[in-house]
Amino acid sequence: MRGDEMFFEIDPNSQVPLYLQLTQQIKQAVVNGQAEIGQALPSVRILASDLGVNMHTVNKAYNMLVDEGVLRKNQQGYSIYLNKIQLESPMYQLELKEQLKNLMINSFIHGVNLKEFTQWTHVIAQELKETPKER
Amino acid sequence: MRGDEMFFEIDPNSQVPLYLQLTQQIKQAVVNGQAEIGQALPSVRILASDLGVNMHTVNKAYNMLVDEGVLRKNQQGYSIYLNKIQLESPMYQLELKEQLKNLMINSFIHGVNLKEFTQWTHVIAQELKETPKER
Amino acid sequence: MRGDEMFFEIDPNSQVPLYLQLTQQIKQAVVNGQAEIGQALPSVRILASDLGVNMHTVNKAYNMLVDEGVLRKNQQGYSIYLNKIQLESPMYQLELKEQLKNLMINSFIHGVNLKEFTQWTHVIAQELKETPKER
Amino acid sequence: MRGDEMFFEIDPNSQVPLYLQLTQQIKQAVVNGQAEIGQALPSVRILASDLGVNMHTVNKAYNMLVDEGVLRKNQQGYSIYLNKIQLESPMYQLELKEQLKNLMINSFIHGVNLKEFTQWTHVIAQELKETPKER
DNA sequence: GTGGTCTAGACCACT
DNA sequence: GTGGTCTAGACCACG
Repeated sequence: MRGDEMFFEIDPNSQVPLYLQLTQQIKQAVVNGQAEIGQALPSVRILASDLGVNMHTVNKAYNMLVDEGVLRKNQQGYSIYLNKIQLESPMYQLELKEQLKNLMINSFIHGVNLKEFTQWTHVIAQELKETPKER
Repeated sequence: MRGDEMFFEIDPNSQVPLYLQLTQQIKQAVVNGQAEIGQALPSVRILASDLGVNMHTVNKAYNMLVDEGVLRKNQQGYSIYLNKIQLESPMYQLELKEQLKNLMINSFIHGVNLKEFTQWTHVIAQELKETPKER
Repeated sequence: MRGDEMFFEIDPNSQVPLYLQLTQQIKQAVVNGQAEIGQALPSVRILASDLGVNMHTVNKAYNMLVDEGVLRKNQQGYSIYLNKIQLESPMYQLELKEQLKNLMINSFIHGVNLKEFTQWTHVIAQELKETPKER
Repeated sequence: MRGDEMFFEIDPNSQVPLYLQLTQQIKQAVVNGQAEIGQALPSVRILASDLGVNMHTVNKAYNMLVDEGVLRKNQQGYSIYLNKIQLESPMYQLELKEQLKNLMINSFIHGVNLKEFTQWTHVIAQELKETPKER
């Protein structure tokens, strides 16, 4: 069974590289429960065809997620894995904090105060929790 | 008055483009009160020399900040401006929310829950408030 | 006599091709004395079924071992052979030395010194000697 | 200064993927002292041209070494780094031991005993120590 | 059918 | 000049 339940969208006009858009979509599907551990992902070529991008772009995204510990690869293809040892490495958390600091600086400069920023995080957390089963 | 009290550091070994490191440092100086409205920035030539980077790099950073509404350029050079109309444009805020969403997805995937994430924001907010006057 | 005392395990989630996992397991059984010269191997069909893999996979593994000089094929099926002339061909030894060199380079790069590496070889040699008769 | 002192050779007819041959050559240059920490590597395109391979092949090799902790990448290009925290991760050592076990099984099957195998390791270690300064 | 490797060539971002 | 991204298309290994 291939993961036909997962649908991803990418914007070819975005400044964000296509393969990064894809990794984010896959991670989001994991976070909001659309994708479960062990679930198979669409094959590289199929997904590339569906998204209208090149095979190598999907390949790069999948392999990045393997390196990060989100996916695993075997002889049959890629599937959701979530290797906690890899995922919860301190290196990542330092990187995330640095990114959060920069994001907060930008928010403050652009007139968003801490209270508003905190509200945003809670609204987004809520959105991410609501599993979109309407698909 | 030249802004001699502002000191910036860039890491040439970072993956982050030099001009972005510089814009972040300048914004951070504004946020934590090191830099005040009207204060002049070091000249492009001087700062480039101090940081050991190309003049084009500093120029690019300054001009980006002018476009963003943080700096203004006049006959004497660049100075802190903070044009609220530009800064608080809804476009920027949408962009910031999108970035926050992605950052939160990455945090959750990497084992950071909402509570921890919120704690991080408060710790960072505190750090940003403490004006480092010891310079 | 069918080799019912040989039990092999393969990991479908491994990066290593299934047929290579199988050839290694068979060679290991020979090295640690679990399998003796003349002993028959499970039929392709049976082993494929036991391991939950395709018949082609077992077939490929068996034929590779025939080419290498470990097995021989006759009317009844495959059995342990150990053709020294084939096995001790200089070609193989050159290949093995090349692999050892690369493995040592990787070990040294990853902080393992020669003394530790040599200790590893002795520990592994010991493990391989202890015939697991408890099966 | 680009690392013009480093010379690599790859065999397009080898079974080993070109990018892996290249990573091995670079690691070997580090192990035997030909390459030192901080030294810049040839640019992706220059090296690709020198070796007669595609840019992407060199790129893949370099990026693998960055992930492994051997190289570092900055705005100017790639250079030798040797991040011990990454390099000496236990995950790698387990992998190396597994590879060593398989290599030893193959050696024993092919008529090499433990004594000979240990001699090989010492001969190779000696070869790797002798810095080839004759270049 | 799956993914992996490699090539050739284009366009973009950064310094 | 440096690397990064993306495309199009070919050939191979594995199951």
